[in-house]
Amino acid sequence: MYIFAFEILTKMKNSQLYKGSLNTIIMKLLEEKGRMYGYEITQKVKEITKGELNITEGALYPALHKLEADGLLDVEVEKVDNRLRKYYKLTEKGTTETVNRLSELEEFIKNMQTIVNPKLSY
Amino acid sequence: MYIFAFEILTKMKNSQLYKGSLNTIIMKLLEEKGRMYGYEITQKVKEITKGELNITEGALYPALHKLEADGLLDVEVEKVDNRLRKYYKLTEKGTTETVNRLSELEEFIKNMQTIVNPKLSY
DNA sequence: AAATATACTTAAGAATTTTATGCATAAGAA
DNA sequence: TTCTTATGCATAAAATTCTTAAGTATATTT
Repeated sequence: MYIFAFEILTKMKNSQLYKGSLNTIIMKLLEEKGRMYGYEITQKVKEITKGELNITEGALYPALHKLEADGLLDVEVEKVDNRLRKYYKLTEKGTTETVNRLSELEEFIKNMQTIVNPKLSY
Repeated sequence: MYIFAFEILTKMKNSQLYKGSLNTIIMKLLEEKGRMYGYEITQKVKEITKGELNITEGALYPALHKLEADGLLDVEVEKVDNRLRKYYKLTEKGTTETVNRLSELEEFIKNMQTIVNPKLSY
């Protein structure tokens, strides 16, 4: 019984819908907070979505590495409590790109709302 | 010059964000219209999104085949104007599943709105 | 002492989408 | 009338993204 509840809480599969939005989420959070480290991002997203979206490490870390490789993020390594942290922040290029991504996101949201509720068409 | 404009209009790359939402879009449209054929779906989506989302055939047709294989869609082949059309409609199972997908979509939209605009939190 | 939380890495496989090609008929433009 | 565009579907190769899973290491809680 307890094991069952545990399964529900931990093995919760993320909705397919979030596929493709990870980079935008990361960039928006960085724009807001200035700098964040990977683990912090996973916790923040879990908090914002009330546990609905759990970014897996296997998705997050490669995404951060790619954004860095693409010149959108800079990284600063720090040791806190004897544990490593890699703080990421937007580069100038990344900040510009974030503006574009966010307007794309707003258009996307509008379009999806129209699809769900074609009568209202916000 | 004309070629350039042509490139802009046709090679418009869809936002990454739509990845993962194709099945939900298909199912919602079918719920609304009763039945539709593939090409009709691409045109309807293009219309709804004012040209912003162009579903490629390479994505659409395999998606329809998979939904059918999963028992969510039924297909009826018809010949109109000497051309083949495959009309798809939701099965009972598909209708039930659509309800779930749509509530997931609404949650997804809310979460993404919270991420874009954390102050307002609709 | 053991389990959980913090923190990052990376590889294998699955799933989805893009890109490209192919076939065929109808309608419109040159 | 011939060429292009539109209609209509199919599928394979490659790219992309994500899940799953395993590994390393320290700190904190039970």
